[in-house]
Amino acid sequence: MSEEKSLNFLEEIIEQHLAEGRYEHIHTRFPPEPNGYLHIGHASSICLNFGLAKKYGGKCNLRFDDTNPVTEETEYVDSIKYDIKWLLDAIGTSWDGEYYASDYFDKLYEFAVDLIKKGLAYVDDSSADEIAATKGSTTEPGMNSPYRDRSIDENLQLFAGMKEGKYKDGEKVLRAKIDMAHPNLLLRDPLMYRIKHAHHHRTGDKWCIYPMYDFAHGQCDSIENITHSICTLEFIHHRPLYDWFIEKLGIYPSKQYEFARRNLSYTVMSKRKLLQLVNEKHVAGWDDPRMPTISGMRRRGYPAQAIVNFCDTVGIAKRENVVDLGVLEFHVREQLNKTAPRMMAVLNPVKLIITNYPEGQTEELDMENNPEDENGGTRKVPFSRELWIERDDFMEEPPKKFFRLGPGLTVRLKGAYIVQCEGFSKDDNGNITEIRCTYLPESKSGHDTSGLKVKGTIHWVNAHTAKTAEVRLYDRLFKVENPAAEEGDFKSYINEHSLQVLSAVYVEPALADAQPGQQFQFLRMGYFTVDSKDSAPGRPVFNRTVTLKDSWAKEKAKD
RNA sequence: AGUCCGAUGGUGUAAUGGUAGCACUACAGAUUUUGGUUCUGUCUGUCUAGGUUCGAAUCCUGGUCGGACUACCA
Repeated sequence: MSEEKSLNFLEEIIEQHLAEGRYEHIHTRFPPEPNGYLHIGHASSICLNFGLAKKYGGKCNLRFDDTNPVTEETEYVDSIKYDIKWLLDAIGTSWDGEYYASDYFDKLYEFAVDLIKKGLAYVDDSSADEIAATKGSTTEPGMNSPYRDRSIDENLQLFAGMKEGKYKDGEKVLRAKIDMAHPNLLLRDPLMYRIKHAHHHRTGDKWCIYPMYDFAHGQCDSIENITHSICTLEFIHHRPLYDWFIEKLGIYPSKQYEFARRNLSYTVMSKRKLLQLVNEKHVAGWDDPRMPTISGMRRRGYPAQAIVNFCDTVGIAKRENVVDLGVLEFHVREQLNKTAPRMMAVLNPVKLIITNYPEGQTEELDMENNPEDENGGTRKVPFSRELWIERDDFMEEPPKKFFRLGPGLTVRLKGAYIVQCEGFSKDDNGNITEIRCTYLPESKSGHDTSGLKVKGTIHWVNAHTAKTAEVRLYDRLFKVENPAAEEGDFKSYINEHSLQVLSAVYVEPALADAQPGQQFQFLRMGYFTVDSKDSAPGRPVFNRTVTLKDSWAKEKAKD
């Protein structure tokens, strides 16, 4: 009964490599740069690299690509590790080693010296502008640097001087001697080392020269015996360079494979843009629940398992893509539907008075915590004469197929009784201030002998025992599907209504003690999670994770 | 313009020379004390023009369209 699951192109490559005995085990790595928070695109890469290792009995390292001390910080290292662990727990695996490119700075320096000795690298005194100017273009070859033919001894001496701090930032660089006319611009004597008198988050002030990505990444892979170095498509032009360094150095031949990065509709994914949103305060931080970051999604209430399932079902390939946000939301609902206890909360309240219910009487009704969970159990919910119901659940002049309250209409109060609307009051502005109804005592939930069938069921909260809470309703961060592809500044497409704060929502009494991170389904309203930052004891803040599917809203929209 | 990569329903992803499938979405229906869930069904696709072949989404050639590259970032 084995279900044939088709392989993605990387799994095919790996299975072939394993089958032909090229590798006994695979070894992958996830190489984040600690200069920002991880986002959903990284989640794809995490699921891929760690998932592949798990599936084929291999290993996967965590390696921080920390070769640029100017932008990299320990804060980012910590958040990245936390996020990865959170996802890895859902996958059911863990990283096999925690490494840093900076662990290999000594080794990389030796590699550079080796290339100089082989006549394959030289110290260039040219300025950044000069190097750019002599680089050529896509249609024209570049020009050799006047320093290209220095002797090996001179290069050795100058490079040592660079390391010793004899020169200022930008005064000299070490370049590979390849071909200034190469059609691949990256092979036109690429930079290997630059001078940066900057404090590094791990090596401190030991170094004032730092390797460039191209001279670090492949060699780090090689040092760790990585078999399959998986990265995104934009590195495809780097592959010849990746191979060139490894070949000339004569070290373990790790191989690079590229896949298309994952894009999500109605958001942006580049770290540069996300950093801009944070710095310019368009959001409250990297973990703002509207951000496509792992930490934002966690705070929003997206389960790790939902993110992992999303990555798995969407898969990978090599073509440009924009995945519909709805797919992610589907997986979020799928998880939460199984796990989130149902509770009642009235977001936009209006008073409902049951005129024939005895004043001063309260009963405790048994309500099911989760119809999708056999072991969910029940809870007691107070019910009495005055309730809060949702303002949207009443219409003075209801259209056909409105299965809620209106003059003369009948609904069931969830878990309680069937009521019929008998009247309502309005203030001078025409706002409904109070709805009056009568109830059928014999229609009590679970003991209904009324024989009545009602079309609609609405939620409610008992007025005098209700607690208030803050609720934050989130919507997509951008108004357009692909902000990065639009004309002009992506920030002009920000959805200014992406956050709506409701400061006085009525909730069931039990909800007052909800703990940060706890998740609920507010009946008919959506899934909510207790905010981990802004909740206070006894006064939780609920973030709306995602709405429920709403076929009534769709029906209404048809008009 | 040079090099490289890509093109399958609205979206994402399979089919590796032999029935174009799956998921999401949309639509219709059944069930439902959440207009939720669940279940059933339906619609929609191989960029284009040639070629090879008994047979092409798949292989070949030309074209079209989209993307990446021209940082002392990764």
